[in-house]
Amino acid sequence: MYDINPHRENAYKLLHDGILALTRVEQAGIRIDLEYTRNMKLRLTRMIDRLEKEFKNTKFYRRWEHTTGKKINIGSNPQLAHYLYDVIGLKTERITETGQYSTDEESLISLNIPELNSLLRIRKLKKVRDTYLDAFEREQVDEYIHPFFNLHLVTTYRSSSDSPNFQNIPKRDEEAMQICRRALYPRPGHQFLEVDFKGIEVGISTCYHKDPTMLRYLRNPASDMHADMARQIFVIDKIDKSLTSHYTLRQAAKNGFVFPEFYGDYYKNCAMNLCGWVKLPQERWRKGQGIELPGRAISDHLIEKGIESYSSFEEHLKKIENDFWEKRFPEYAKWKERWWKIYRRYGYIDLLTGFRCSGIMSKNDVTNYPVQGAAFHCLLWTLIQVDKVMKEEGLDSRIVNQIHDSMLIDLNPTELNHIIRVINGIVREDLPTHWKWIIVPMQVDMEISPVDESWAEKKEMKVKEEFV
DNA sequence: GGAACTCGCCAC
DNA sequence: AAACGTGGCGAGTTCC
Repeated sequence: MYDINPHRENAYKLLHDGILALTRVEQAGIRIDLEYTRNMKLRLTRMIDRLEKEFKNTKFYRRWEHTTGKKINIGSNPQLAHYLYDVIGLKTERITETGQYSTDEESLISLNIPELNSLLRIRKLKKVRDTYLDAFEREQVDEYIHPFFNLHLVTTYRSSSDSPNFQNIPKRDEEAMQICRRALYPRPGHQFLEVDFKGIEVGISTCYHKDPTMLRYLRNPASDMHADMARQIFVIDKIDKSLTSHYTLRQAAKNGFVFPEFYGDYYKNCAMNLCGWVKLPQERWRKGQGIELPGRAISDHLIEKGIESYSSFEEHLKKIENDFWEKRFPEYAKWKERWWKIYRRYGYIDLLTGFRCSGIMSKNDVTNYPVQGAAFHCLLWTLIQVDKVMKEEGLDSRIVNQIHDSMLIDLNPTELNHIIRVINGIVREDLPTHWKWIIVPMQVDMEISPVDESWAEKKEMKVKEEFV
């Protein structure tokens, strides 16, 4: 009786059309180079065997084996944790979900034991072999992989993918990226076209809270929110993105402060994060520490500005956080409070796309779910329209993957210009017409790889504005 | 011998 | 007062 939601019909239609379009994506599939995949698995196995043999010859391993008294499994984290933390009595700051000392990468590095680095190397190679290459080979049929895309599993009404999961193939780590994506190809004579929504989650959150400052940032291409925050956080007059160090400061502000704050993190975590980005220690700072700015190290710069230690940086960031929510984006902050109140009163929240989230949610959930969900729905709606054009016009190009705010097209090169125009028309005009609540510009970035080259290949070109 | 759990790690 | 969200999956381990 409380389930009165005027947008339910539209929400249903999106899932209905979405599942049909995604079925066509599954059916199309991605081509795999089977010979490469099998050879690379063998190579990785040889590398892993050699590294394990070397590891077993170290003093560290011998002591571990000796004190344990029985056979050790190198891949067992509980065994490793027992030896490191219970037997030798080492300590780490990092604690797992269940309260145990952690053996993750950060913990092991912080212990400063050289032998553990080869253990981390083994871990990484095994991950690539067992999670990705193995799954590709297992799931392929006639040298095509057909991953599933689900619309019924995720709390926020995003999608998920499995068998194999095509939404978490390595990208940031260059080596892992190369090994995994080198296995995946477009159809013969085709190339990959990658289409990504530009800052979609920030845009969608603004459709909810309508903060005037954020609206100005999004509507004015010359403005730069992350550069402004970098200036404030690092006490710098001007950010010159062409300088490597300034570019790093901007990235740090974006990924170490702005986004975490949007998602509900707070200044203490951000301070730690930011120090990682600029390589400053969590103690009193000395001259010549951290990344190099033009002319001097960042510690010299910050000390001159009166921020002389990690703890005073934390205090500095506390003030910036207050300013961020009280002065810079007050309407955004008020929206967060409003929605928390609504959830406590009614027990649910409705997305702009008509979906309803109910059940137990934290304060952060209440403001993150609607953004995450509706942002994905922009991609899904776009995918449906693009797929429809491809089908109705009998195009040879096919959508073959989808990752929350992006889609991958297996492109017939002769259809490039047409498809770029179609996509831009749908994203910039049709989408905001379809959903009147979209009050910010909608845009996509496009990247294209060379014909007959794998997904690992460097992008041959960014599709330029004037090309539209 | 399989289900269910923990941990770590990949993506957005 | 609390302290960033969503998934999938492999290996090791424990439970029944």
